[in-house]
Amino acid sequence: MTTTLIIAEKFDAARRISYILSGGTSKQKRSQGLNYIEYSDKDDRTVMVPLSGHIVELDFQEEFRDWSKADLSRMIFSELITKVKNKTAHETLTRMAQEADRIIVATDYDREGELIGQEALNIIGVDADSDKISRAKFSSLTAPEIKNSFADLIKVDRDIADSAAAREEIDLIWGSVLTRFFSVAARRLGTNFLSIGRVQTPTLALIVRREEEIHNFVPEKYWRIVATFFKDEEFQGELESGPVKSKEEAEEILDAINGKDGNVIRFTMENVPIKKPPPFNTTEFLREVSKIGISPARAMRIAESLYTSGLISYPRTDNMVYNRTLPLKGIVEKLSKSPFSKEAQMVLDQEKIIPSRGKVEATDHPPIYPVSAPGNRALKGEYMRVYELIVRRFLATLYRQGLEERKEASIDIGGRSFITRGRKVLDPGWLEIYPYRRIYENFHPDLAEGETVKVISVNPLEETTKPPPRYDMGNILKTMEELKLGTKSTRHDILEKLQARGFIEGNPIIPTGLGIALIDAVTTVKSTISEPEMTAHLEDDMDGIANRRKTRDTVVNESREMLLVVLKDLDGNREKVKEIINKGLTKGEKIGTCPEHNTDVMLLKDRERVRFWCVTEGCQIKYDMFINGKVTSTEKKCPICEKPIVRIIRRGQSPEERCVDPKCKYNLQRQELGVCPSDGGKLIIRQSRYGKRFVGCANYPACTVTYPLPQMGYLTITGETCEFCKAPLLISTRGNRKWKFCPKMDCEFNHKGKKKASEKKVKPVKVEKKGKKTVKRKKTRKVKTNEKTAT
DNA sequence: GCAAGGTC
Repeated sequence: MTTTLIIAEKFDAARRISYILSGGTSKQKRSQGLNYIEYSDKDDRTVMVPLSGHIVELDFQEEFRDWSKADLSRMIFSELITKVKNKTAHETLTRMAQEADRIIVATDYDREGELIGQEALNIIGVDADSDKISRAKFSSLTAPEIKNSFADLIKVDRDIADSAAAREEIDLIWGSVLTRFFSVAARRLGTNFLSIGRVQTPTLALIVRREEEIHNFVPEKYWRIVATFFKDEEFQGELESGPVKSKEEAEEILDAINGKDGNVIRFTMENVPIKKPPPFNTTEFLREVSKIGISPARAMRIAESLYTSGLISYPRTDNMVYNRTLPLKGIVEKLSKSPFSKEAQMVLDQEKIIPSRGKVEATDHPPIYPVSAPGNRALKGEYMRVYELIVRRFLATLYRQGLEERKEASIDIGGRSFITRGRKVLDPGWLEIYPYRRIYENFHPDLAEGETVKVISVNPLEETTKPPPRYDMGNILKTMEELKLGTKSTRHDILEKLQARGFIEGNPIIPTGLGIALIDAVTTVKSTISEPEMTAHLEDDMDGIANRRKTRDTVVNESREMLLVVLKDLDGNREKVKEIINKGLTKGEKIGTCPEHNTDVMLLKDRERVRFWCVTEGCQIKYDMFINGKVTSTEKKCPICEKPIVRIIRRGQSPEERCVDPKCKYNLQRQELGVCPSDGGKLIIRQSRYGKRFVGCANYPACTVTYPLPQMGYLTITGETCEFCKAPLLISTRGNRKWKFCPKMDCEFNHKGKKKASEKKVKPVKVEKKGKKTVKRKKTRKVKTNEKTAT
């Protein structure tokens, strides 16, 4: 009896490999908290152990524990220690290895996979060159590929593992040393630490540089000359030679063509296919999911959970082409017994199913697709939305393409040519299944060359050139991918980190004052750490190690020497670094323009306190408040006082927009609950200076009517008036409890008709637009809204 | 309380 131990990188791979090799006889086993798979063939027993990625991680020695005391230059050259990260895997491996006559490393066939295999062998304590050890080389989990790889085993490759190990060491050393330098220099320790890394810092730099571009952008005026024509209906065209730079030029053109008819000099009409989207790989999936308001990091966690519960395929993949062996039709049939039966049936009703293909054809895993229907395990909230997106995308890639009609004409008015375009969807095709895309249509009549069309008007439209847009979660992921920053499995994590550390916020992404200051400080010193090139260089070195042109030690040591130079340079600039970061923190950020002085209005956030001020000295705009939430700029002006409008995002609530002036009436206009019984004014929800909510009359201070409100719970406007005191009746929802009440606490309504009223069904109107999440959550988390208003 | 890379 011989025993073979096979080591896989993840459970999914272990299951499939053992299924293929055993011809379906493999059994999943569980012993003392360890999961593994086993099968036997006559005298051969095979045990398959799934890891979950890396089992160990590197760290510094104990002596460098204290950030303020550690000597960074010594740290650079210190020996690193290996810590076990996954105890269960460690235990399983050691136990199983004892019985094994031979060991096959079957981790993913890439650098990290080779290192993960090497880590496992190190734990078992066998020499990689031993005859007991071999390596299966496969690049997809398909039967022929797996069978071949196990029939033709190779040796483990120490050099490839070394190349990944070098990356690991360099990332840790550079990241930790620079993280500590900046944190200590700026005296930001504990949870406020500043972090630096090979991937996160260049990513932050991209965002900061884009913000600078926007800030430095000088807008220029231009005029579009737009003609409105009439045939059957109105349609518009624009001067074909493009916009003009001055108003005079625009007027000259208008004068020249004033009162003249249009003459069609060209007309084309064609039917153009609306191409199907490609299957989802991780990046595409995350780009799309961020459009429905779910952050990439959250979407990945949801996808992970959908994957482990067997609803979708492996979510970390580069592939955008369905493998030929994938039973597409079978999957659609499964989906016909899901909430998407109608869409699935539409796909099945086609004569032939032809899947779309994306540009990337990798062999790691198939594109992301639904594996099964949720059945009774009803998915809720964001889980359902993510699953639905994946299902609809999958079905869309299998449905027919759409068709649209495009018309285009050149119409001459007095010697000037105007171009007109029309678009009409003839067949939405896959768009019927995939509602996340919208196609804008516009009317255009059929024309003929030489035809005369009536010109209703020609107008110059004043426009200004726009700065480049901010990155959003979708296109920053794409840019990172193009610059080879991070991997499909880490990019979303990096972005979440930048957010959690307070360097960026919002979507579109805005760097915070701290984020900008950090990049400023990092670039005071010549170093590649804020450039994507650091990664490119590292990649080259890794290739060098894998090809045995270099060794792991020389690469890591060279990198250490480079870091030492950077550190020395930084050390000489310690004061400057501190100053830049502290200045960045007190500088604030521009959130609008002062209507009186036309100068910048600034915002400074420090934990929950928020300060707004105009940079002109002596200006009345100077407000200090407590706002428990994120405050961001809207670029809007208050319609009442023209001061900047800011957006406040509180956890679990939809954003509130308010004027920076706490006394401004704009802040009192919304959330109308009903009519004030005293003077007939609007009753609204207001916040006291201590952040308590209450009902008050919008005519304050002329009218001082107020009612108290329960501080917790979700409020719904009923539109009804209390029969006893004429105050507006409200419904409070907290967890499963729901009751109607009169805000006048001692009102008879609350004592008499209470029971009946709470059971009555009332159509709710939302008062505070809270996200569904908050409403559904059973334990209402306490959301403080301490806002010091100047009332 | 550091990084980035696997994966749960």
